Amino acid sequence: MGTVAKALSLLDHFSRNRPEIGLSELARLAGLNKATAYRLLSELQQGGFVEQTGTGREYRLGPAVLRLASLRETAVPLRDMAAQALQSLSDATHETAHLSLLQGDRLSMLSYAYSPRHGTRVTMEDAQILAFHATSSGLAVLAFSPPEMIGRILSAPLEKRTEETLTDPAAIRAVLDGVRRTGIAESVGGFEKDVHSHAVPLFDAQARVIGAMAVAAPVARMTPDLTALIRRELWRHATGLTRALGGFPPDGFTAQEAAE
Amino acid sequence: MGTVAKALSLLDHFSRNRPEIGLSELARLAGLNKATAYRLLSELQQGGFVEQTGTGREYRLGPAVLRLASLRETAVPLRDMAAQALQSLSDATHETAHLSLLQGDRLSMLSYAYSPRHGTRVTMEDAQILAFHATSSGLAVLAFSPPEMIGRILSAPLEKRTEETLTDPAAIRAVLDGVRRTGIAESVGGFEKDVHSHAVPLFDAQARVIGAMAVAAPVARMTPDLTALIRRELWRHATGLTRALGGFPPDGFTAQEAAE
DNA sequence: TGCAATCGGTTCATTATTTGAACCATTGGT
DNA sequence: ACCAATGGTTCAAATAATGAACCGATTGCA
Repeated sequence: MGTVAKALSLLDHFSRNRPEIGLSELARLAGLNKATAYRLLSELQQGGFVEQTGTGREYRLGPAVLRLASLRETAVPLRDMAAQALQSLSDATHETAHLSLLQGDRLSMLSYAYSPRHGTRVTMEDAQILAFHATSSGLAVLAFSPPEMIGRILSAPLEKRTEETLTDPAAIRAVLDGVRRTGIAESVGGFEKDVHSHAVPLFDAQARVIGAMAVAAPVARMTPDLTALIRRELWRHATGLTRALGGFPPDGFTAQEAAE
Repeated sequence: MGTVAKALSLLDHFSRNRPEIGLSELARLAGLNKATAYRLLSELQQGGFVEQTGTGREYRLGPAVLRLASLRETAVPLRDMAAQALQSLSDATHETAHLSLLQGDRLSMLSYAYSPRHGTRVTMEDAQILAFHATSSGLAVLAFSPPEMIGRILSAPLEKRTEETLTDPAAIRAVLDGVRRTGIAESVGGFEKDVHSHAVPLFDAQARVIGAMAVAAPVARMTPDLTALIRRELWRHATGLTRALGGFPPDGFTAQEAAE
């Protein structure tokens, strides 16, 4: 791993639950020597990517990321388009819609939209990391990822989130085959016990998978009719967004569309 | 300069006007060897900080910055608070209000709010870089920056944006003295010919300057009454935001408040 | 009060990584 | 057909990263 990758990996340890981390702790989390972590953090701090909190001396993400995000947003207005598409999708299904993006070997939630229709709903956390084997989004993405990546993901330890979580690589590969055939991934209680979710992958201009759009509903509310509605609307919105972003589905991804 | 700093400096060359840059060009801009730039970009790409465009092979900012910005935002809700404060300030003055943040030795515009009152208004660009010597925000920040930094900034070449732009370091230092006394910086036509702007610095918990809040109006609209209104409201909003962020003005920054 | 364990930060000889000139294979213009 | 760009790759030489040990300052505990 190069020095730059190490520095960037430091940033990965900040999360919603852990927005501020001390030097020693961060070094431990990243598996780096304290001196190394310190030097890297100093450089990141110089660039404004991290800053130290007023009271403690802990580190947190800095203002530079805001500037870059703003520029990214103007170059690729994905966030805006995603927000629109999610709103429309959640209106159509009356359930929670969300969108996640593949970043390296991790899948992180970019944006979501709730429906006001029901009192109970599936809630999401900003920038949440989604497990590949335990979520419909993860399965949707994984199904269309390169074989090497599938191998990497499935050979790592797979957390058993609930009793329903699939953790056997062979079983998961079988599920992925199904996802490739239908273009839609499904997960019932694999991540949270009471959540039933569907997901459809999103693609870039090279037909590489870049993330997934998903609808998550309480298991109790799922009926054949709702399932059909979700699958139809999710498919429509996800393929529409892929197109709107200048992306293309890979060959053979039209199965579901033909089945309509 | 460390390797990490070099890698991060590559990201600085992306801008609103230049959202996508090829390898050779980027290497040239950053003053790096092409092979070096390539290796650094590869690492950045691995981390999702840059990505290559579909058609060409040019590089642009990647999706990872969105995730980090989202986390930063939840750790420090500056953006939200700034947006509110700017809206209120622009409502009160009926002119364009904007806020910029100091990042290293650069001042970049974070957010702005227009007033619907007038047909003509000063317009802003997202993530625009503000010159220290030619904008009121820049002067406000510089006046309260450490002496070394003032020296660094003023010893670099100072672009003469308009006929009104001050480019003589000694003259600028005199202006800064005035800003320190009043707490408010003013620029008439220094950046754009027809723009009259006021700015007040913002401070963090250590009383270090972190940026500035400003109001910009067309020169033609400026009257003594409007100037007084802007100064009053700008002061109120800026000191309020500093406080709301847990910051403190440095000693002696209360001059203007007392003068009210 | 004093001990022990942490913390953030620093040092410097050792080591491993980065570096850059030169080199491809392509592409687009003349 | 040529030339001048481009993105990408190689490898010996040079440079920058590394980590154990150390510091002073806090902190928690007895």
